[in-house]
Amino acid sequence: MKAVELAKTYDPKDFEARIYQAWEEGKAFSPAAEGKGFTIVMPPPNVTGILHMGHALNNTLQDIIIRHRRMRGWRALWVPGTDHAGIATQNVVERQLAKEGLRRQDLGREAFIKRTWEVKERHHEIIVRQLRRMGCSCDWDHERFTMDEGLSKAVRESFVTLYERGLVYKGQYLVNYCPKCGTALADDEVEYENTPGKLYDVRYPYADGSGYITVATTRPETMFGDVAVAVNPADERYKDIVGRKLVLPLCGREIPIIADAFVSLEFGTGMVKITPAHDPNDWECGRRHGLEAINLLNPDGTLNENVPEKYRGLDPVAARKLVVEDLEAGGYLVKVTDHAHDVGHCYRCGTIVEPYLSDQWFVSMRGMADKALKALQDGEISFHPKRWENTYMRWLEGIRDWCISRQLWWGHRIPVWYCQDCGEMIVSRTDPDECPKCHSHRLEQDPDVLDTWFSSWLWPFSTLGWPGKTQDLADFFPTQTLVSAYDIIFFWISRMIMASEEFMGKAPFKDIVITGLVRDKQGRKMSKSLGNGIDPIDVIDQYGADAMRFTLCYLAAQGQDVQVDMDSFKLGSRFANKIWNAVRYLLLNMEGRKLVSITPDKFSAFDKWIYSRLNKAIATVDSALDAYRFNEAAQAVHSFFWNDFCDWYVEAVKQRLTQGSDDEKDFSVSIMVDILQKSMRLMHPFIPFVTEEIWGQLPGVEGLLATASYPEVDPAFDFKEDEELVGALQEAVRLVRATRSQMGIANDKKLRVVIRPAAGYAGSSLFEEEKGLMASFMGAGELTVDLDGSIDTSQAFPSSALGFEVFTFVKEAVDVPSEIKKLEATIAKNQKSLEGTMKKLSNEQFLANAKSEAIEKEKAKKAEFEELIRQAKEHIAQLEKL
RNA sequence: GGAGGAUUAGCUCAGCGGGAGAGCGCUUGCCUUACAAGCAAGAUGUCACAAGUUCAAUCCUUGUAUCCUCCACCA
Repeated sequence: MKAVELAKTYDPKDFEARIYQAWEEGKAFSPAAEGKGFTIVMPPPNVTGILHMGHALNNTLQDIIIRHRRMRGWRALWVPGTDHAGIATQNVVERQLAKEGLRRQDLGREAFIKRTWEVKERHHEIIVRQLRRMGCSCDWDHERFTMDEGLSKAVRESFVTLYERGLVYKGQYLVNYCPKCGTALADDEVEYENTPGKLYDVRYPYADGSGYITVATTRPETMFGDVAVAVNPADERYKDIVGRKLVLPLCGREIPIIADAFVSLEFGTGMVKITPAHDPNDWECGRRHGLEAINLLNPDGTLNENVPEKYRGLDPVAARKLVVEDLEAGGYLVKVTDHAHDVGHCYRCGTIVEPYLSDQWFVSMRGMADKALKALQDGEISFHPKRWENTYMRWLEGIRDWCISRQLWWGHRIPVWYCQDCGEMIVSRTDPDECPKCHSHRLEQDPDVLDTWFSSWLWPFSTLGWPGKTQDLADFFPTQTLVSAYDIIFFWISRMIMASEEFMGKAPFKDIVITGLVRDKQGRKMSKSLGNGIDPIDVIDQYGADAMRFTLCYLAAQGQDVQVDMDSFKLGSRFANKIWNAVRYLLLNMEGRKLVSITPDKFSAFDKWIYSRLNKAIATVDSALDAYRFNEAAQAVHSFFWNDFCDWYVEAVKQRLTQGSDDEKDFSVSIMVDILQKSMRLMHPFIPFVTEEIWGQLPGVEGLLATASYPEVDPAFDFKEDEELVGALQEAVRLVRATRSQMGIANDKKLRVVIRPAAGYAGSSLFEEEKGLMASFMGAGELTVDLDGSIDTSQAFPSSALGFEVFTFVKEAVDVPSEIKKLEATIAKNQKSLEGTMKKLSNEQFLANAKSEAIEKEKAKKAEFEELIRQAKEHIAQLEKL
């Protein structure tokens, strides 16, 4: 066999792009023709921007899951796609237009939408390129967009079906309204921010001129919409005035005083002006009392014809200033106090949200929420980590109807038409061209579009062809695992479950994996405005996709936020480099070798040891990944490959490779190849590029690693006893190395070492067998295993382990007093441990209550401490003789 | 106001009812022909504080403190 030269330095840029292309050309990510289906749908990124570190984390974890399953023989499908992100995308385009001095109305609906599609295409290109660079093994043949033809059909089907079931209705309602975006927002699209403001105490005179009362308000400009003043019925102060009439200052309208329990006794004056059209609480209160709601706002957020003329056309902030001036001038303003309170802002553009009375479409949620709750209670779905189940339940229990209409142009237009002649409303799966009632052709479609989440809540089945009865649905639905950050549990996850229960009769997935957020090293959320974000592409450019993926996975402890900076990714980078070089070493030794069959009867202790360790690593990875404990899996492969394989096994093999016979060399190389190719398979889900690149260079392998089988625990290669004994051997090596290091003995100075096992110690023969290897590890010129205690070690420096003692002949270098001091410290430490153990063992309660293993363990510890103390004492005596 | 999370080595974080861990950083010695992005040997901790449960608490319970999220919201 010839040597294969791997590039001397690991540089991911040399191969990552080429490898991804090979995967695509090899159809590596298409689901296998057979096997049990395993599906993940990717949370579709918005087409407004580029992917950030949170996406990198998310998609890395999904990719690890799907690659792991694919290699274990599942029929794995990962569905990618993007979301049209109604408000966000429309805002991007409107901002562009604003730079040109245009508004969307200047273009008209059709041209505006066309332009938005162009933006979508551009961002889409960037996003899919980024996903490819991260190594995401999604099936691009299954890629979907929330506004493509199939998904639009699904949206329409779901709307009309819900309408037919009486679950969609149109109603006048007080909604959150963003004047800038010009659209209603769902409750959870409003972000509250504590904002300094003022509380104004304002006098409202009695209609009969007999004085006045004082109300407190933060928004005096809404007083023109007041229809009452409310007090708490239990408020002794105001018992007698309920029912009396007041006159509104500045406009002269009469309003009554009513009693309602929602009014707080403590806050302000205990009197609240009721403005149903501009405050959610007042809206509820107004409904309870059958009061009119007077809308004061135009759709653009300015005041309308329901206010006195001088205030019309002003925005609320300007109007407030003027109203306050006028109140003061009229002697109505009692006092102004500073008052910080939470003000709602649009989650997309940050504008202050106004409660706004308008016609909107709603979905009744109660029934669906109950089904979604039941799905959790029945164990149909589960969250990882589990604590999110509470969050999910509490939200569903308190759910309110969902406002789904948005006054935007970019999105799924509501499938409702109005007959211009007879006023008939038509809700239809297909575009109607005639009124069913009056046969008029003058039909106009509802101008509004649907909330973005109204398409994404169908994502797990709409992407598989619903409402059609497709083979994909049969093969891949329901999906298994959903990976998402916690910030969209309400927006998206809960709604997907409700939609799926409603339309498919079952939950859309089984496991919901909630990841943490990626933060900077100060713990701040990465955001554009702070400029503290790290671009995944920068990380990939600098360290490679493998490095980024491995680092994120290593840090992703169940749902905890991860804090990273650019340097954090050195962890993964160094690991990839280590792998690269380990393989290079093997390939450099392939020259002239031939692969032979690997038979355990020819194994050395180290061979057995490394196979046992490999088995353990495989078992750990499988169980950790199945439980979504990503960091545990990453740590397992890291320590197996680096500490076990590179630090010990390869070092051990070097002996045979330089000194062994041809047969021994062939055998060693064959095992190395075997371990390496299994390691590549084991590690591939985590670091797919470098393992695939190496796979292509390893002898005796075929095809792509991405579609190779995952290694399995092999009981025939499990050697528990040898594994333990090699552990003791390593301990002996460490003792000598420590002695050498502590005493400042140069590495090239060969030492004489004697190992003296305790009588009957199980590792004695191993020490004898591996004398040469141990001597090399220790830098020993002469290593003797003293089985009968006959060797004179009185001139040697002693150290002890459980079961054996190691004597190093370093007389000339020993600093006797300080070594004795160390040994005394060792004795003191062990003495203390022994006391603790003795205390336990003499405690009758402990003996009576503790598990028998715990007692056995404690007894073993006692023996251990005693032995170590005995040895140390002996060693002090010995040192004193030196 | 409600809920959740965090508090472990200088930093970022694992872990766990019975002897405190990793990576990075730091110290010391090594260019040992795979890797100096490396090898070897080290140092560093009242596991936030207090009480309780337990034979046994860093781990479970309760409370306290500090920090961070989310939800709700009083004009």
